[in-house]
Amino acid sequence: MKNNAGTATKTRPQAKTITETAYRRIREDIVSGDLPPGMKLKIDLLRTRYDLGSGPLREALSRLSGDHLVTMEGQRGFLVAPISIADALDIGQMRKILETQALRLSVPNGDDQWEDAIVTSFHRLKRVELRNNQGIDEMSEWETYNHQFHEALVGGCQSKWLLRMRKLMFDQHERYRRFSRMKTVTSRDIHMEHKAIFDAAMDRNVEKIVQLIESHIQGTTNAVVQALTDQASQI
Amino acid sequence: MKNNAGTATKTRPQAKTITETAYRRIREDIVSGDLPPGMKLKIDLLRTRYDLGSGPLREALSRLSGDHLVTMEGQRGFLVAPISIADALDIGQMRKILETQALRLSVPNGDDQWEDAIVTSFHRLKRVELRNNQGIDEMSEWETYNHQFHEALVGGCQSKWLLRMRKLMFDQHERYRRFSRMKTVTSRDIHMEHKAIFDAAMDRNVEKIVQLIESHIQGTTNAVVQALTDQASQI
DNA sequence: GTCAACAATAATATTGATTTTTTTAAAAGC
DNA sequence: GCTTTTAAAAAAATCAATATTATTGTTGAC
Repeated sequence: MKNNAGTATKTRPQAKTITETAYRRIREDIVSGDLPPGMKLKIDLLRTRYDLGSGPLREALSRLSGDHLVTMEGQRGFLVAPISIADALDIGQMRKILETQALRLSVPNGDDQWEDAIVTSFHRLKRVELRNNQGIDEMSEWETYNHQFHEALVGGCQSKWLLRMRKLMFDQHERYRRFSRMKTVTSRDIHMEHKAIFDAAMDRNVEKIVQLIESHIQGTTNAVVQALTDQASQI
Repeated sequence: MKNNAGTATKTRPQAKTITETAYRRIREDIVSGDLPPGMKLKIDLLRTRYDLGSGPLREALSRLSGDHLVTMEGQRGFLVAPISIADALDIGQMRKILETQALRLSVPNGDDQWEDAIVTSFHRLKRVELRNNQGIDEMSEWETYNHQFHEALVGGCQSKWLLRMRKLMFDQHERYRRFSRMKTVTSRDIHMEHKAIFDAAMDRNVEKIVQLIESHIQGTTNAVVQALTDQASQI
């Protein structure tokens, strides 16, 4: 009630600069695996692919290098950041540390709005997870809601920096998850894990939720590493 | 022995692109406080200041936004990232978590080369800290060696991501330290703290070094917050 | 036959001018 | 007097052409 009583706050929804859309489109294509790890990102190629000028393109790539989704070497252009098993393990480990820490700060601090966001996002996630058709569209829909659910859980954390780093690791982990084309979304019962996490959140049981999230993340990491190992031996 | 037997590895020392130098120069000017927090970074202004084209400039600023040293808003340009007491506390807290974690992984894992790097960097730092003239040049020299010393301590840590994030926080903390023009480099006996940390590292005493680093970082944070508070009340 | 030098090609990086958008200032309406 | 419109100025964003650098392929020497 404190602010915006009646009048909508004037937040520009998203800056509609070409650079911004370039950033978002390329980012999505890297995380989804459409631009595979290690791929050379030739400017001309991207120009035709996205129908953009080189200026906005280079700016977008520069920003993506800050997210460590793109690597750059002077005078030799850009590359989709390579992946490795070691990196996957590192990311999994860091995500565990950051996400549990964020939860420790978030859960005891969550207000009604925090609870509402969790309930809503869990409901949407549940809907997707319980209808079992795993098409390619479903997968990216699942990613959206999975993301929102995990984000909602840490929403009570006050530390901006912790949330930023947690998100960085989450996005990195997502790329690995999608790259290794995990069918495990059903085989391992992810929904049961999410349900348990949800219940622990509603109970404000910090130790419980931390323990659940740790094994949840570890499970994902294990599946990713397994998939990468299989893939490597197939060639 | 698999590759480069005998021949020196051909690492290009630093890409000499204009974008790269722009990035480095602007970064240094932000961290040193020469470009103050909140300042609008008009492209034309920067063009004349650094004698650069707008392309490389925008690319450099895009990269800096990834370091959170610059903020950008679509169609409204770039800004030196603002500072606040809350942010300083947040950064201090996160730096403590990340740096101690990195030390826990580094210290037990350090080899001879790790020890050597610590000895060397500590020696250089000591030299600067024991000659008491605190000119502006000395200050930036101190920052260099202080940086190298702390970097050497965590050099045994295998986690790339942890080191990356630690460095991010370290650099952010450095900007606050320099912004609040701490005279404390001598008043608080920083050198004694560094000496104790050095000794604990040589002893491979993990718990000791973690405890020392925590209070070391907390001391810096306190001084920064104090300086910011004073500054605010002066106006 | 192998290596080194050299040209040809391709790609990156950079510039400077143009377009679009925002901000500022002034004038008109209520 | 205050808000809303309109016009002018400033700034950001973008484009298209140029310069620079790296890569590739070929020739010639040993």
